[in-house]
Amino acid sequence: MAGVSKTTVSFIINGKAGEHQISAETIRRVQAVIDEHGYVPSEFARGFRLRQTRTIGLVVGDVNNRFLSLLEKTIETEIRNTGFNLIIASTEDNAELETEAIRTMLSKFVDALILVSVHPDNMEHNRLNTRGIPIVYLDRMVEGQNTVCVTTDNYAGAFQLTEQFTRQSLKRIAFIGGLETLSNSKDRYRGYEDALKQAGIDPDPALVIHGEFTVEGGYHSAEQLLTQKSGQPDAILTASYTLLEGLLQYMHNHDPDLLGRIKLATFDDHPLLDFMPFKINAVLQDANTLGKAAFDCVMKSIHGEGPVESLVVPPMLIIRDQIES
Amino acid sequence: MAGVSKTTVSFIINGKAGEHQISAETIRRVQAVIDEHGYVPSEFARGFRLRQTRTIGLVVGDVNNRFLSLLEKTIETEIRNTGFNLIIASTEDNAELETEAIRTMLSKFVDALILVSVHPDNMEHNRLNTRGIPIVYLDRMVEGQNTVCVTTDNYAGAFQLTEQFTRQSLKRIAFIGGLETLSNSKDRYRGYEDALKQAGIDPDPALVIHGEFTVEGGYHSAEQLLTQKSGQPDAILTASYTLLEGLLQYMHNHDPDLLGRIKLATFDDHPLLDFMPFKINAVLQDANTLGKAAFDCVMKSIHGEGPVESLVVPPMLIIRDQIES
DNA sequence: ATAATAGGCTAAACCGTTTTAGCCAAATTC
DNA sequence: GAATTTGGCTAAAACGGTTTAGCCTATTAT
Repeated sequence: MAGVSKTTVSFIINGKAGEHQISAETIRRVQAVIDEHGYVPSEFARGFRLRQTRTIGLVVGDVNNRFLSLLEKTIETEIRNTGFNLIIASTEDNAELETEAIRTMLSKFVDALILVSVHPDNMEHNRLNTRGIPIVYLDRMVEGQNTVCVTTDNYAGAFQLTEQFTRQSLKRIAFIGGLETLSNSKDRYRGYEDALKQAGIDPDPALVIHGEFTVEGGYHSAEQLLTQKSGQPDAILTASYTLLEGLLQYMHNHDPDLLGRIKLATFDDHPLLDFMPFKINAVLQDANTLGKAAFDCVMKSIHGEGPVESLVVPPMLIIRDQIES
Repeated sequence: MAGVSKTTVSFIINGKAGEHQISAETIRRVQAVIDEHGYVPSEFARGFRLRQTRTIGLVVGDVNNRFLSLLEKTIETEIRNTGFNLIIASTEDNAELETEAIRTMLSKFVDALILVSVHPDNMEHNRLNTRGIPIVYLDRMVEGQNTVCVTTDNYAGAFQLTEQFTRQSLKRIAFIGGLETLSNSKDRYRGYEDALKQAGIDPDPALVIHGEFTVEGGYHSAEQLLTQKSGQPDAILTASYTLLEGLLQYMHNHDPDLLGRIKLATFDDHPLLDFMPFKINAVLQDANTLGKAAFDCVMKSIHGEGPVESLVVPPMLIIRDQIES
């Protein structure tokens, strides 16, 4: 319509008119036609040709998990003023759904992936044809050469929470964790175990339950823990807020008296815990820092800037249950 | 590699081998090669050609909002076995961000949109070049010819909650709502107002505060409500869980005594409310039904099947604060 | 014996960009 | 005056699929 080739139009739109010597007059004429007809280039065709979509994919276990959705929001906010977009899939921490989700994202040509993965190493992910797009692991460490992981210091968090119990001279301290294969659950367990040992307590296998990292998982684990023969614990540490919610529900339904008697502590804080009649200590994971760091890693990788390094973010202890001293 | 044309491969992959008479032997051979080499067709090239991406876009205010994330999850679960995908953007209930988000989604060729919109009517959306793709409004009604909306019966929910207060002979019943332009906030206000009138109470404008549908909004509204001259309310109805959280935080920080004295009720339930020392009635919005309905509307629209109808889902009253009778 | 049909397959256009290589005329250099 | 450079532009391939129209052979109908 401006009497020029599409090559010329492409150059003008992409601001490459200078490099390709297009006359000012032609630029003006083409711009006029573009403005007049409200022409908008197809992002789609562009992405098709360029093999990049300015989209990054986030794969998480559960969008309803408060901590994960805080991460999601941070990443989305960060991403907004970069011209990139976020696409999200959830996997219910199921390996097959995860693979499926990643495959889908790859087929939609995301430029990078942020994964809260259920896999202990990146073999499964290497197997997928990732075309060399960057992957950043969030919340859970994933083994492999050159993997980039952004996580909370789960060991320290669990250690500190457990220490609060041992300082109160509690002995029978139980642990409800997520699946043992997940690095965050494993590290939290190690922190718990070491804090017990430090206090001279022998970890009692009967007081340790691993299950799904969900409300239902917490409910079932609570049932197992509280109905076993060897007697009830004095305190329980749950490895996530979801697990705590399940535990509370179980106690509420089956043995409300326990609610005041057994001390509780949990990973992940929740605002309503301030109002509970029993004081629950918590470890707050800094979703803001974690999300931003993961985002920065992704952007660095995409733009090939400098070394991209893993990061371990310190947790923040929220003490509601003061130790009398 | 199987010694056939890409046409044939395309037919086989899309299950059109039958229509185009491809021999069983050829199908087998092609499949073998596909399996062996792990070939996955590019969804992208496919979408480019077909001008449809099997992706539907969800635009919500805040992914951290528990109710909205329940909706999101339901929709994602529904969508999973349809071969479609979900892409999500959040808008902080900001009109410009909403427009921006929709524009982005359109440029990525979503096949349909589900919007939790801040606009009272669909004029702004019509203005965007939607290429005729279906739009379903969720959670909030949006005016316009032929708009499809899936919402809770907000009026009834608020009415019932308020009625619980009036039956306890409470007189000074306050309302903390979202922005007045939003249909859900408006309808909840109307329900509150009518329940008061039915009980012979004149709505007192000093007891009604509208603000942002967020925790911070609730905090500010609480401040306004509880520091005003005309005296404090006996009861407060918040129009969402986020507002309640803000209100609780404000009370906790500034006047913890109020926590026991003022009765509370809220839209949206939360599991932890079961454990609070003060009993809070709530209206549970059926995220499952709402999400499924929105999804069904979208699918019907995409496939052009039958009439697509708006839906109003009844709320469920959760009574924690029994009326002595 | 010829025409029509059916079975099995493919060539090539198309979607809307980007990009490489190169064309042509005018100006400059040798 | 010929050779080179420069300025201004474009043809055509490429991305990876889908789809239309049609080719060729073998069989069946007339």
